[in-house]
Parts: sequence; C-alpha cells; structure tokens
Amino acid sequence: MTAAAAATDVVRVLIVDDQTLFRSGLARLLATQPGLRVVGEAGNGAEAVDLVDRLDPDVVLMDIRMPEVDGIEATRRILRARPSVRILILTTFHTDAYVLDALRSGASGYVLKDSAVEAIASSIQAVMSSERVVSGPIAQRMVGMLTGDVPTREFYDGLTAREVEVLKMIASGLPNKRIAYKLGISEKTVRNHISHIYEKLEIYDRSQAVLYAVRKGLVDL
Amino acid sequence: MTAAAAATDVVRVLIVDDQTLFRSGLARLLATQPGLRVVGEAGNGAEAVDLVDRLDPDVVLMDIRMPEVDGIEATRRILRARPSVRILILTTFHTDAYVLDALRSGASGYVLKDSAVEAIASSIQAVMSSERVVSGPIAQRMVGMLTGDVPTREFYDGLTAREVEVLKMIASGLPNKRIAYKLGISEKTVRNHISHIYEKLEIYDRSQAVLYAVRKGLVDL
DNA sequence: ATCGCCCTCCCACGGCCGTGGGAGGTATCA
DNA sequence: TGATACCTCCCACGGCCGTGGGAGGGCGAT
Repeated sequence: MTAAAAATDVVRVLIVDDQTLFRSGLARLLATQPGLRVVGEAGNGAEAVDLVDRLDPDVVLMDIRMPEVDGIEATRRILRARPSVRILILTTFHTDAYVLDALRSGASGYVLKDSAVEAIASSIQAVMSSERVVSGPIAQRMVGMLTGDVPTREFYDGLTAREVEVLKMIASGLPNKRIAYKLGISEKTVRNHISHIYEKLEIYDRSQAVLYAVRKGLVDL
Repeated sequence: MTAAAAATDVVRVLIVDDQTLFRSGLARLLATQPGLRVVGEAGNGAEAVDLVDRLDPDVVLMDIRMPEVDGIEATRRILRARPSVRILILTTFHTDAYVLDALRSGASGYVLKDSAVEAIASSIQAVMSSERVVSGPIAQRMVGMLTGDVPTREFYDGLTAREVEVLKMIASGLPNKRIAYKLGISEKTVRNHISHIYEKLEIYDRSQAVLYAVRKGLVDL
C-alpha cells in the first residue's frame, strides 16, 4: 500500500486546519512543490478522520488547536484506523504543550507555521521515508522526552506530573478547595504542591502561575 | 494618485504577516483573484513601512501581532507618511483588544483570518471605494465604538477605563500593593475597583481575571 | 440644580492563600 | 539497604484578598 504510493513517487497530502485562509493558501503553495499532491482539505478533526478514510493520503498536515475535535484526538482516531498514515503537526509556537500530547499520540513530527514552503515540503518527504521530524530550537529535548523514557518532566522546569496537574487547575481558575476535592486529596496537600510549583518556577502567586500555564499552552483559552 | 490606481483598475496589495507560511500562501491565493496584484510581502512592521514607501501599494493587509514593530505601530507610521494608503487588519479572533487600537490608529477595517479568499478580495475592493469594513458578529458594535463617541466601554462588559487599567495590571501578575503604588492611589481603592470588576465580569477571583484578560488580548504573552 | 456615575478613601471582618517545619508512606536507584 | 524523590497529611501563623457599608468630590446629562 505504502509501496504503491512510493512507486508512483507522488506523496498524497491532506491538510487539516480550521483557518480557511491558511488552509487553502497552504494547499496552493504545496501544489507547486514537486513530488507532492494535495488531495484534500479539512476544517476540523472529525472531517479529517472522514477524509483520511475516503482519500487515503500518505501524509496528514494537522493543526492542533481546532474547535470540536482537536488535532490530538483526530491523530489518535486516524492512526487507530490506519496506522500507516504519517501525521505531521503544524503549530505556531514550539512551546506548545499540546505538541507533546500529539507526538505521544503517534504523530511523526511537527513543523512551525512560521516556515518556508520548502521546509514543509522536505519535512513531508522526510516523514515518508524515515522517522520523526522536528523543527525549532528545543526540538531535541522534546524528542528525547518521547523516545527516551524521560516522562514529561524538564519541559516544565522540573515540575512533577502531579504538580502539572495542579497547575492546570489553578490556571482554570479553580480555588484550592475545589482542586483538593477534584483530586481527592487534602487541601493542605494542594497547598504544598503549589508551594513547590512556585519554588520551581520562581514565582510568587496564583496570577503568575496562570500566566505561566497560558504561555506554556497548558490551558485552553 | 488614487485615481490613477482606479484607472488601471488593478489594486496593488502589500501583505504583512510574520508567519512565512501564511504570508506566502495568502499571496498565492490573492494572485488568482481578478483586479488584485500582490506587489510585495513583509515579515514585520518595520519592513512594512519601508516597503510601502518603495512599492506604493493601494492596500496593505496587516497582521496585528508581530515581533519588533507590531501592526498598530506600523499602521500609524504608514499613515503618517502616506495618508492615502488603505490598511486592512488581519486578525485571528474578533475579540482581540488590539483590533480596537488598530482601527483607532486609522486602519480602514479588519477581516478574520478564518475567511474565504473571496471575502478578503471583496473586502479589499470595498475599502478602496468606500469606507470601513468589518467582518464577524460583534462588528457593528466595534465600529460604533470608533465612529460614535462611545469610548472603549461595553466591549469589556461595561468596565470603566480605570477598571481596565487595573485589570491589565492584575493580569500582569502584580499584587494590589504595587498596583496602588503604580497608579498613585490607595490600596483600598484598588480593592474597590477590583470588586467592581468581578461584579461586572461575574467572576470571583484574581485567576479568573487573568484568564479574562488573556482571552480579550489585554496582555502580551 | 439635581441626579447619576465615576474615582477616591476609610474601617472592619472573614476567608483564602502561601510558608514554615515536621512526619509517614511508597517507589526507584545506587 | 540506605539514599533520594514523590505524594500525602498535619499544625500554626501572617499576610493578602475580597466584601460590606459608608462617605466625599468631580463631572456630565436631564
């Protein structure tokens, strides 16, 4: 199947992004690149899953943040149905927490939206032949987090999984009491976690924690 | 001058956006639209000012959030040098506080990035002939805020200017004490403002205020 | 001129938040 | 088997935060 695609030497690409302008502009740009053919466009995750099934692309260029079904969930569903499809994440920032989740869900790599077309094109070719592709400075570290057994740590300045969990809730505007209730632990324990978070992030209060979380993409806006 | 452009019946367009992929994709798309010619692209505000001077476009498609010189400052500089140039703001969200500033700085209108090419094209034609152009639901309200004398109010759910000022500081992570100091007022007064803010926004604490501000684009990330 | 809105300031109170230090349990690693 | 790190819980304390109600001055509209 993948051999058939390789035989014709043309990579079939599906573009998924909720911004119409960006999506169709990218389609137009990629059409000029040799060895690529844009076979379709989708505006959300659900549509993407459906189109993959019908169009049988080799590579899916996938935006992460989308209404309804986001890129991560779409990646999971697509790979569950068709493990041979390569998925390449499109993202605006390299400090996006969702990129991690997407890669963990089986995406083959990610590229920044602030790239030249040629970079996208070569990344597509790369994921077709070899392994993972990442662009941006902290790329190596992120890959290490996935291939190596180093969990999520270190990307969040040393926060433990539990602490990240608490931080997310803080950044959703929840008071300590409800965080404690939701996690099924004491409120005192929550406060301990928070103290440790502040220490590691070198901040002083709740508001700055919210800002940190927003910047790291830990919360939906 | 503008008559000359109208005579040749082709609108000269300059595209300004820091995302390379989006920028060149849009250029490619607009090239297919009749009556338009993309004469150049700029990746930041400074470059935009320079290119307007050299390329003499009729309309500038301007992104707001850019590194270095942002779209608002670029709009001001361009219009100061060439008042006849029409500037059309490109934005992702219609709840972007910067859109207001941009329109106040003399931009002729704004369009959402999530639009079809045809919409962009017709908006360009519209600003060439007539007046302001806005897309999206709350469009009318925003225009009213500019043409009418209604200041910034109502866009921020009824917050007064002072309250917005305080909210911005909250959203920067400042404690009440420093907010009071910076504004040269008592800390008690700051607390009063904050209580009013909470009441109007129907929220309960600081964290949610930060989230509101972030969503409204009141703070830089 | 009177009403309403905004900004300013005060007192007092209760609650939430963050810190300090201590302590017990469970993993993993050397 | 220690050592280390994590998660859990406790007590106690001080400070910051948000609310209540009250009050005065300024400014624009009716």
